[in-house]
Amino acid sequence: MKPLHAKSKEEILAIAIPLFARSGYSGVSMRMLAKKVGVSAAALYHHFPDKQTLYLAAMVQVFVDKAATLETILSSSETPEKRLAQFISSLCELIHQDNDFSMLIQREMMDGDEARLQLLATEVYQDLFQGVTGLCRELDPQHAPYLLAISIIGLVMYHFQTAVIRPYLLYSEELHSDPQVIAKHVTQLVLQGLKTS
Amino acid sequence: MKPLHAKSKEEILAIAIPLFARSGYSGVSMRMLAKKVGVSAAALYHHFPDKQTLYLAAMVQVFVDKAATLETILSSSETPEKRLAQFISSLCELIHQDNDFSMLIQREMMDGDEARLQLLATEVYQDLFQGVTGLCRELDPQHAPYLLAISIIGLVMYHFQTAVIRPYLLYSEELHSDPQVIAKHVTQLVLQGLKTS
DNA sequence: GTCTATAAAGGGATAGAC
DNA sequence: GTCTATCCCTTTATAGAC
Repeated sequence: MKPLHAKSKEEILAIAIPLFARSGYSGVSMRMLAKKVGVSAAALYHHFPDKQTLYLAAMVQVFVDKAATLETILSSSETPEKRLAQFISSLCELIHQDNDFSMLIQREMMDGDEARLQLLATEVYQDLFQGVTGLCRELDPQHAPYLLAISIIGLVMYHFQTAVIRPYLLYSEELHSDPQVIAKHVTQLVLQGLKTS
Repeated sequence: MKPLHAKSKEEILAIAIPLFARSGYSGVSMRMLAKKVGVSAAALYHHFPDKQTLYLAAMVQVFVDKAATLETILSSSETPEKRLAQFISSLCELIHQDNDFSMLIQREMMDGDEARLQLLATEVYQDLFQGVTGLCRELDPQHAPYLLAISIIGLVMYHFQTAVIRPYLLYSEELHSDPQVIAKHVTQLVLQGLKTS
């Protein structure tokens, strides 16, 4: 039996994820993480051989959870237009409730070395991205599905990533941070943008 | 007279900028920067009182250069549609030639504390962002200019930010990294997206 | 499985000579 | 304006007791 104070890997990762999302790999020390978890730094090394491995495990845990929800929507039997609207809406809601997801993807694209990018791309992003690309092809094969898929994901991500600076820019209104307002705006932009390709 | 080996602040910043863009604030040490510049770490402290000040100076130098070009385009006397196309095209070209610009903005939105975000928002981003918002209002006042401005900037940024991971995702083609291909795609998406608001 | 203690390296920053 | 040398702190990671 585990002692009462034993921290499972999952508990450690659950605390590590928001820290890495907010401060990045080099912004989170093993000491700081250990303190937040409530153990000594040495205890972390019992669960993970080094910091890199712990970080990668946190990354994978975040993505497998979120990706499953989104892929289900993409493969439903609705019309392409409805699937697009549902995908955008769900992505907005998901990021709004927990933006560690988008923060970590963003950080990884900026900080990841080639090996880690390749691992994450093939293990995590690829299925979801192919789902979106496939949907774009159904919506309008003329419209460069690959470019359009990036545009859709980017539109959603960017609205949430800029949330932190919007209070300091003029014209900021509460409304613009509402996930469903953003979803509606993005969906309309994309669907109208396709109409007369 | 300056000795021959004297490094000006500008020379130091020119070397610091790509380093901060690639590795972030905590990913660049004063020792490492000094080595790249070709001086000792102590010499850097002759030019800047501390690391924070050096970083902020690098940030400002990047933005004032780029912003000027873009603001000129926004205030030209062309039709709104043409100004939009030119703005998007120039932004794509500018980021393609030197993506430290978008990398640093992105990092700042993720890492910046409140004080630094406020400083950068009011001193650097605001004029440019108001320019884009104004253009959006001319294009179609019905369409939530504020949301649309974020969408336009985000669309462009995201296509370049994802360039690093695209080689590992399927269907990747050379074409999708061409700045003018991206510009055309984004411009069309936005202009068509407005047509039947 | 966790602890304390510590090694070994690297970080920001300063002192003082030239 | 730059150097070497150094202070002092934090970091990753390990050793060994419990």
